[in-house]
Amino acid sequence: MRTTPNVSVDVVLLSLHQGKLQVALHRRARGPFQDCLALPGGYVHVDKDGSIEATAYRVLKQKTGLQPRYLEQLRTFAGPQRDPRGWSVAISHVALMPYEELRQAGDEVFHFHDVDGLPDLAFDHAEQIREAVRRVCNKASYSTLPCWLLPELFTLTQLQRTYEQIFGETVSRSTFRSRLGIKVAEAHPGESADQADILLATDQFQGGSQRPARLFRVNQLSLFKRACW
Amino acid sequence: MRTTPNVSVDVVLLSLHQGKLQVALHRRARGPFQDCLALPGGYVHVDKDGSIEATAYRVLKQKTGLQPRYLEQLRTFAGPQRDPRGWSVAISHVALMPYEELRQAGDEVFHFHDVDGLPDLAFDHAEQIREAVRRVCNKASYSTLPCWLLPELFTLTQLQRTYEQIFGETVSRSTFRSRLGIKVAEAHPGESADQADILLATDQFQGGSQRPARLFRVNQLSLFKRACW
DNA sequence: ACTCTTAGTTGAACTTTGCAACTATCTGAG
DNA sequence: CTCAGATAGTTGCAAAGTTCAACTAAGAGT
Repeated sequence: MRTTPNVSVDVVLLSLHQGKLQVALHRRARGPFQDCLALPGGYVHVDKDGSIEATAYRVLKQKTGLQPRYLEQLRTFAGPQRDPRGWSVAISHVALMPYEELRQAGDEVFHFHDVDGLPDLAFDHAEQIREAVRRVCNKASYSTLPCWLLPELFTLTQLQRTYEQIFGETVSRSTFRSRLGIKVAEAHPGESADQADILLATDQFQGGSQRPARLFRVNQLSLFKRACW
Repeated sequence: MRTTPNVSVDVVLLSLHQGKLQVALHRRARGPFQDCLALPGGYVHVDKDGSIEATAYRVLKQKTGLQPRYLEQLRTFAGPQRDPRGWSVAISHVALMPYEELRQAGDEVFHFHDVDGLPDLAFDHAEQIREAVRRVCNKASYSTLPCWLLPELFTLTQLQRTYEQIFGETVSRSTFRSRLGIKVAEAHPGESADQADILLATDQFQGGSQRPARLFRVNQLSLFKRACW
C-alpha cells in the first residue's frame, strides 16, 4: 500500500481585544511539541466529516463550544519537515469572532495572545498566524471583513476603531465614511434593503452620555474600489 | 491504523491564445473518470517530494517537460464525494505560461481548451477551473499578474491586450499607462533600477512596420492602488 | 517626400479624496 | 432650566488623481 501523508485542519481564530489582534492558543497535552502552545487543530475524520469546513467547525466546537461568525480557508501548509512524525498536510483556516462571544465560552482551555510578540509555537503555527494576519490586514484594506470582529450590530465609530486597530494607524473619519458609502439620509431602515449597500442602517441607536450613534449591520462581504487609505 | 484521505495536487495551467484564456487538459487513460478530460495532477510522493510546490512542479514536468513562469496555490478541495474512491484532498494550484513556450513542448499529451464552454470534466475539475479563472481575473484587476502570461520582454500594447482579454472588455490607454505608473522619460534603462517601479524599461525595441515599441520587463508582482478600471 | 500606422506625450475637463469647520443630539452639573 | 461637554453626523472646498482626446514621434512602404 502506498503511504500517504497525514491530513489535519488548523484554525487561526482571531479576535480584537485591548486594541490588538489576538489569536486563540492552547497548550498541547501530548504528542510532538508537548506543553508547547499551538493552534486548535485536528485530523480529518474520514468517517464523520462531510467536508473540510465541517472538520474546522468540529474542531472549534470541541475546543470552545462556539461557532465562529466567519471562517475562510487560508492556505495548505505541507511538507516532510513541519511535523517530526513525517510528511504532513495542514489545511489552515482563518476564523473571526467578536471578543464578547469568546468570553462567554470561558478560557479554561484557550488563551488569547497578541499576534505580535508570540513565544515559540508548535509545528509551523507561527508562520500560519503570520500569514493569517497578513490576509486579514490585506483584506481589511479593501473589504468589510473587519465587521466580523464586531457584534452583529455596531456603530460606525466602533467599526472605524476596528479598522484602525487592524492597520495600526488612524484613518480619517470622512475617508472612512465615504469608503463605506454611508448615506444614511436616504437609506432609512425598512426602506429599500438595497443589494448595493455595504452597510445596512437599523433604526436602533446606542447612547452613551452623548448623542446616540446609529447601529449598523453588515449587508454582505463587500469590496471597495480603492485598496489604500 | 487510522485511515487517512488520499492527497493529490492538481494544476490549473492557464495560457492566453486566440484572445481567450485557455486551460491545459488531458484525457485520463485509466482509473475513475476514464477517457474523461482532466487537469494535470498526481499524488504526493512522500518519499521524493520535498514540498507541495515540488509536487506541482514534478507533475507539470512529467506531463509537459516545462516549468511554468508563475505558480501559486489556489485552494484545497476536499471531501468524501469528489472522488468515487472515497475521502480525498486535492491541493489545487494555478500556473501561468506564455503560449509560445507551450507550443514548443508539443501537444501530444495536452490540449488547450477555452475556459468557457468546457465539456464535462473529471472530479471537481470544472469547479477548480472556475475558481482559478476567478482568481486570475480578480488579481489582474489590482496587480501585474498578467505579465506572466507574456514572454519575459513585452510591449505595453501587448500587456494592455492581455488585460483586455482577461477582463473581456477594452481598457483606456491612458488609464492603463497611468495605472502602471509608466514614466519612461525618467526611467531610462541602466539608471536607477527603482524598487518602486512596477515595470522596468529595457533599451530594446520591437519594430513592426511602424514606430517601434519599447520592450518592458516586469519588476515583481506589484499591486495597484485602485482595483477598478 | 508623402502617407499610413502604431507609439508615446501633454494638457485640460472631470471625478474622487481628505480635511476642517459646522450643526445635531444626548447627558449631567449648576 | 439652561448651559457646558462630548460624541455623532453633514457640508463644502482645496488638492490630488483619473480619463479622454488631441497632439507629436518614428518607423516602413510607395
